[in-house]
Amino acid sequence: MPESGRGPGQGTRGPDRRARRREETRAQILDLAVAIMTDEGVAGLSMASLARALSIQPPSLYKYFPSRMAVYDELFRQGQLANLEALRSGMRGAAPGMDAVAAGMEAAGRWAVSHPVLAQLLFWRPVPGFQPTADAFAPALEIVDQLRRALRDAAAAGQVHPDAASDQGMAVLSTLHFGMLSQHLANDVGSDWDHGRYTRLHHQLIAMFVSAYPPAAR
Amino acid sequence: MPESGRGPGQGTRGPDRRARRREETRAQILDLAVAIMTDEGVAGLSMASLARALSIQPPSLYKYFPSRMAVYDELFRQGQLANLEALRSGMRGAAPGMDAVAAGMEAAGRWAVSHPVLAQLLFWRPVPGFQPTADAFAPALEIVDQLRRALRDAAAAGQVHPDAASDQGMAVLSTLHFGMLSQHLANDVGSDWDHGRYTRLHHQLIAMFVSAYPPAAR
DNA sequence: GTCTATAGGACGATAGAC
DNA sequence: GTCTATCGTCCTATAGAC
Repeated sequence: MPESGRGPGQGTRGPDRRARRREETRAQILDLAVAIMTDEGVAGLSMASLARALSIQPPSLYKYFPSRMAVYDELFRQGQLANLEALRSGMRGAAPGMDAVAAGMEAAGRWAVSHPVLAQLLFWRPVPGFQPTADAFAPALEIVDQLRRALRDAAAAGQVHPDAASDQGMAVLSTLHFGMLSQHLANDVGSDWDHGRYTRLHHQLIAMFVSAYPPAAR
Repeated sequence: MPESGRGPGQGTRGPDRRARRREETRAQILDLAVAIMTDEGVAGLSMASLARALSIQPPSLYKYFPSRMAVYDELFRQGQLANLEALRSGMRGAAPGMDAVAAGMEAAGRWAVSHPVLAQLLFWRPVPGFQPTADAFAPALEIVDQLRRALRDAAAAGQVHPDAASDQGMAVLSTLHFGMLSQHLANDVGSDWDHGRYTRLHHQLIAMFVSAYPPAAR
């Protein structure tokens, strides 16, 4: 039997496989965490319940996440990334300007509505003691940037007033967007995007925003 | 020493005093509960921490509230009542119609911003396993009723379109209101009403609502 | 990377004496 | 209505064998 690849020249596949397997297990843990949070509430996740769901003993979990808060942080980070990716994907499929803003926000909203537990973790503060790390929070800042750039495009195209891309305009837009999502999450979870009492207001809310920042007369 | 009022004719003051003292203690418990929730998070309240704050033993608490959820329910009920009272008070000080709507919502918003912990309990779902009883939830329905009636007045006075008082109009209005409050609670707690990035949008949001439901031409 | 064992608590709630 | 005592349960996290 030849040396099986240990030592300095242990090769590239062994560690890769191990790392891949580890990532798969981490992903499985996070999936089960979401399932538990769905049943027990966002703040109701415990390492013990997570271990039961995985049919392993609690100490084994700590090989994958150093603490309960680290699980929340990774959920937060991946949730923000997925939300950002939804926004980008929606924007790519639309013409630059207000169309991109509306399409991006609709795509992000659809993502949030279909991931209500993660949305609560991202948009509210339901877990005592949890604060996302700067790294996990970064995609949220990128979302604001993306929207602001699209609003500048819209202003340049004469679709809205330049003030739409101001801090105040961004605050108005996020109020409309997260207001709709908050009302949905608190009062209308279960309805899907196209039938929700609040989510179906999406187009009207965008129109209200445009009316609030009409393009300057030329 | 005369008989101190026991027996069949024990009088009316004795029990009253006892009942009053009991209510004072309950109120003190609820005050401390809010303080703990401010420090530990809304979902971080425990009977043990409450007993420590009161310098009594945990079992004594159960003479005043039968369970931890009963504490949350009473906080929810009194919070809803206070919020309703703020709305009514604001509306009373304004002319009927949209002025009353705007003044009532501003007063309710000011109450929420100055009671952020209770506001989270009322507007979000942060406590695993807690659902308010119908009794505790009743004032929330009354708030909707009050606003809808004021919007009907506004429509009758030709200030807005009658659709403003429709289910959809109410959904839009609540989206604006709770969107502003949610954004404030999640991102800008600490700022007061007049200086908050979101709360200062109040008048603009009301104006956007009116623009969205302009009165029918006569 | 899995386990057993366990430290070391905190918690909700109840029983029963006073 | 206060206490002591306690039940039974849950928890996070670590130590150390394999």
